[in-house]
Amino acid sequence: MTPGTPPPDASTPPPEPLSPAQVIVLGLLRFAGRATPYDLKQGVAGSVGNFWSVPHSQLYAEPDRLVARGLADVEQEPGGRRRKSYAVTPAGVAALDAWVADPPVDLGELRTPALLAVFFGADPAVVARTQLPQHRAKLEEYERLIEAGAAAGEGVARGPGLTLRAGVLSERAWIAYWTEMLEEAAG
Amino acid sequence: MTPGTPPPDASTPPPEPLSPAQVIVLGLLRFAGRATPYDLKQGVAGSVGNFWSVPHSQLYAEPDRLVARGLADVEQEPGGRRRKSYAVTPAGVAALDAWVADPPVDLGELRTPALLAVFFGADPAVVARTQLPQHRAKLEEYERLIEAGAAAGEGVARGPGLTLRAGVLSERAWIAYWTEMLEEAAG
DNA sequence: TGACAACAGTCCAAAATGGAAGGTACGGTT
DNA sequence: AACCGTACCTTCCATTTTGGACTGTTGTCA
Repeated sequence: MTPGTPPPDASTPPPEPLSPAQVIVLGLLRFAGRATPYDLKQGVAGSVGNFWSVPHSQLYAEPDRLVARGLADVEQEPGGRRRKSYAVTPAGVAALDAWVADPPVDLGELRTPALLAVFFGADPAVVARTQLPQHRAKLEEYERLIEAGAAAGEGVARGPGLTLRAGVLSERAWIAYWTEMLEEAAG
Repeated sequence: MTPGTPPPDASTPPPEPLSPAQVIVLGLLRFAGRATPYDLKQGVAGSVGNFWSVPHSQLYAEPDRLVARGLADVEQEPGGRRRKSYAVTPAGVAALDAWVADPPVDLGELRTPALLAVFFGADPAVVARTQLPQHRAKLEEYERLIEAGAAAGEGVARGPGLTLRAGVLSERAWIAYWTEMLEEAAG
């Protein structure tokens, strides 16, 4: 064993890495300070959900798992609906920062049924005609959001705006692709 | 009720739509004529897996589900490893063609951890430096595959080659994005 | 004859998924 | 004040999906 290599085990078992869903919950909680699962649902819908959606049932389950790991804490409304709200603990902040500083390498996948259809013999022009308007609408939506963000100006986190840019570039790529497919003769 | 509208139910319960994994298995079986789950695993790895991966355990489970639905049939090797191999039935061909002709509308998601990291505050330039080489490598790989396909020429299915083009455009978009992020000042 | 790598398949615990169903608060009627 | 409808909010659950650990098989080379 080379010097500098840590001993092949020790006291602490390697802490389970955070799952993407946990990162999303932790990150949204940090933005919000304190939030209920329902708040998280709203939060996901308008922002990170554009590129990584999480079913609502998971937004109810995940916070409790984070509490169990000491990364968040709960608080129960005394009256009314007795809603539970969550906030990130210092350990949670540390875990989130560590993940964010060194995310798993994974380029992602295109994973769209339209592409599967083309792969297995669909007429590309036909598929293109339904895909194009959708992608154009998405692109416009992202561009509007970017403008709105620019107007809002300082004081807000920069991350969300930067990912919007990825959305724009990706939608443009799709539009270019399906436009090409329009030219392809039928199979 | 307007004429031409079918009665609001009848004998046949609505056939469960195919899942993407089932489409992949059916489609690959059709390309191959007859294949074992292991063959499918190899097949996925080199082609459709680039944009829609399927864990190998599913490639063992899914064919049997297709058999149960009458969309494929099994055959057992008489000796040796007694491998099971599958082939698409006429009903399977019909189901696949129907799906391919009218895939669910779903634009897909970017779903990459790197983007999540940026969203939640990572220094975009730092993330970019690990993402860029990976995407460049992927792009080169796709371009090589396209050249190889062009050399192979006629006689092969057109679908796979067309999806490769989507891969190229997508990788270029990523490269453009992360190159922009390199410019962004640190958080 | 054994060792080893590549091949092939099974199994399972732990999640994700998505929808159905169930409660609660609230504003406005009558 | 009783009622209603709607929006809000939460739980539950059956079904898949997931990835990895584990087992066994075949063929090859020393």
